Amino acid sequence: MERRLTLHDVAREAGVSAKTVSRVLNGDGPVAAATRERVLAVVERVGFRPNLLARSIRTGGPDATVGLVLPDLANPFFGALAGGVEEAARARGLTVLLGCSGGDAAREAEVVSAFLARRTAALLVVPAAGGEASAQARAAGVPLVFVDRPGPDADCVVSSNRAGAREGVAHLLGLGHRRVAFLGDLPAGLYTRRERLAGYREALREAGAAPDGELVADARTAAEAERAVLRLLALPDPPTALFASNVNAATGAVLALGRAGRRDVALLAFDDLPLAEVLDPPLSAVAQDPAGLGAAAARLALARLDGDATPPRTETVPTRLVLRGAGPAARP
Amino acid sequence: MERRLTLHDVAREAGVSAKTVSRVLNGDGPVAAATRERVLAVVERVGFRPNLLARSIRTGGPDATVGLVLPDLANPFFGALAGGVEEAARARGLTVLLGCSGGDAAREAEVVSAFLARRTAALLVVPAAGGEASAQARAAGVPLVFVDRPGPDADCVVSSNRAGAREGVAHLLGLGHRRVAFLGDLPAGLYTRRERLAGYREALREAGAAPDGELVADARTAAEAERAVLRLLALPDPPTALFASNVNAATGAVLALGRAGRRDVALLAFDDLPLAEVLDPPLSAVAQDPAGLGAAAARLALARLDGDATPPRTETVPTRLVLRGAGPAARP
DNA sequence: CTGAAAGCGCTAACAC
DNA sequence: GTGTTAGCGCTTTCAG
Repeated sequence: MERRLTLHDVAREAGVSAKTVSRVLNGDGPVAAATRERVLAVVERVGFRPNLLARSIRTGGPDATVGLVLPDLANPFFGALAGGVEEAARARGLTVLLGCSGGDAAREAEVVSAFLARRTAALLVVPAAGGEASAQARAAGVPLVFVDRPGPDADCVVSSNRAGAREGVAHLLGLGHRRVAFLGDLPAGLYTRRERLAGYREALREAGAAPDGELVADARTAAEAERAVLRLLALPDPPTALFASNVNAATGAVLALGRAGRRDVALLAFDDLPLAEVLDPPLSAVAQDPAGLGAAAARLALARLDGDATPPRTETVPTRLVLRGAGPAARP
Repeated sequence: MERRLTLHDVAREAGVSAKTVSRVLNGDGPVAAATRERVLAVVERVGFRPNLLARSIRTGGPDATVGLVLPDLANPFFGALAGGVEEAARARGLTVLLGCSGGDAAREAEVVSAFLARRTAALLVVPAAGGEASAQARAAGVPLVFVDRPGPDADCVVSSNRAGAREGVAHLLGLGHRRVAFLGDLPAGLYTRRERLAGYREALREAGAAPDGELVADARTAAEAERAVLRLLALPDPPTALFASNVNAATGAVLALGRAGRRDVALLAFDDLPLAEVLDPPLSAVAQDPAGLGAAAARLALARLDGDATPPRTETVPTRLVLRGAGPAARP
């Protein structure tokens, strides 16, 4: 494999100077039509591609990339989010740098550091607890947008966790349920748990239903959620409906209700599941829009690059209540 | 926001030359312990991070990135695959560039082109039909690994589609089923469809079961698969077991069997589903290892970077038969 | 052990 | 319209 071609190789071949080739390729300065044709012909023939890294160095500005830091790509939610970012970035000629933190603050710092060393134009981060992306980005003067969960001193794009939860729980209450249980979030999602719980409480309050601490349960895994549901159903005054505030909780709830044969208990989940409609009974859900979240974050970062210097703001991407099947109403 | 710090700023501050700072940072040349300490102190204090792009330019070699091109990040399979790539790459100090082709050859070419312009050290591509990543990469002298589906003239990492399908179908046959239907793949997955169908046929042959073209059905979407299953079940001599060779087929089959109330028909899917275990009956599957696929591809590319110049080879990442619930045996 | 000069591939700033 | 010079931030080369 021979040495990569440079601007000079093309220039020599076309009988012009390097700068002229540069002009043709970047379409800036004035170039005679004939010259332009000749240069383009050579470029085409030898398959020349200018070195983007060299260009970045010279122009001094940030590189045409955005860094995206996620906790975990195995989670379909973050995969879809990454897809939204990629599409929005590519539409603007930017390439996405991808990094995983594993939810660990130290790894997040490493990844952010590596991205900044590459002179990323912007950073999009789903923050790990205790992370310092904000400080790093500010020190480097790079726009930062937190995604899915807020962080300090920076723009932020989140789902309408509170309003979505309220709407979902209101739906259950509308079916006549007065004892609605809340199945809690992962600890990694402290923010989302808090917001969704707040939405749950708002719905209860608005419907005049009595809040009951006994009906709020915590679970980290689907197995824990399953046990939590069994405990809830064994209460003296058990819930007639469940609001599973995340995927694990929903999975555990489906298992528990299925194994207990309790088709009389209503279930509604926050965050949609791929197979929700094939479950029996089909699972209604407050669907998030992860790709929309990613796209909104990318757009916000691009606006900052375009000079938007207003104070940091938080954008909310709406959730959508997806009703499937009737769902059991409360027994009188 | 002030100008980014450079090597010279650090050098001036530490009272040494730029080259000495460079030596300290790269740990190559000999540096007096005292000097090194002083330099490191300044680097630490001012938070200096060397510009990786400038380094790449000067050293001339490829940049410390690998380009990953996927059809669609919304698909959890590719998300997990990306996670495997990222982890393996980061372990070697490489950053992942992410691009989506949407399964379109033209967009794939654009993305590959952009990556090559960034002097990516290697390319990992889930190829779109009709794509020319191979030609582009060869012209640029960049190692290329095809992932999930093979492509021309390059390394390749795929799942054990054929052996996995054979194992899955053999399991159904082992339950006594003799009429096992095959639900086909998306057109985008021509390769995987062919391989999985071949595995299905091998299993039938080995078990001495008669192959029957009527039992091989095609479906692009879950809805199509659902209709296909209803047609199959209406045959004069209907199947007693279904092998769904992909996620859409499996989804459609679950819906069809559920709505028809046919719990007597066995179902086994290729590619595991997140909620497979909460279905009723639980869904057994031939699970792929997307993260393993990505990691293997990254390792193969890294080996090429390390000088491995053997002819292109194909690696196979094993699938795993995940049995859930007993599954109905054939009726005598 | 350390520094000065040159140059990676490209473009900004000025010539002509 | 086009070419020349200089220099982005870094590392290589070669002197000290």
